[in-house]
Amino acid sequence: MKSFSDKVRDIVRKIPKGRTMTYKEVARKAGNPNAARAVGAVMRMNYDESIPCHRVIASDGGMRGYNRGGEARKRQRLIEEGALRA
DNA sequence: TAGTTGACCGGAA
DNA sequence: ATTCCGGCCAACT
Repeated sequence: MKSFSDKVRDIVRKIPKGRTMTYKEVARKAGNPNAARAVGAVMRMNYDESIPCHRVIASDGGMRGYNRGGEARKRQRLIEEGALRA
């Protein structure tokens, strides 16, 4: 049995390029539709480049924080991938 | 075991 | 549209 955080990491890693997922969506796929907060907690603790955490955004389409680069960098990256304002 | 914290979400003012 | 408040979950102390 994989832990919730493990599922979240796996799901986020499976997010295709040019596509963004909200914390709530990821939480729902992880098995807990209301665990959006826990998803954010996992992202904060996780520092793996293999996980496109920048493709995970808030339900408002904005971002609350980022580990490296900053929010502006994250948004820029999404636009560059065509996931935002394509 | 219990209390606190935080990359959240939805509704109300 | 912006700001405030309560609620859910997992991890940390």
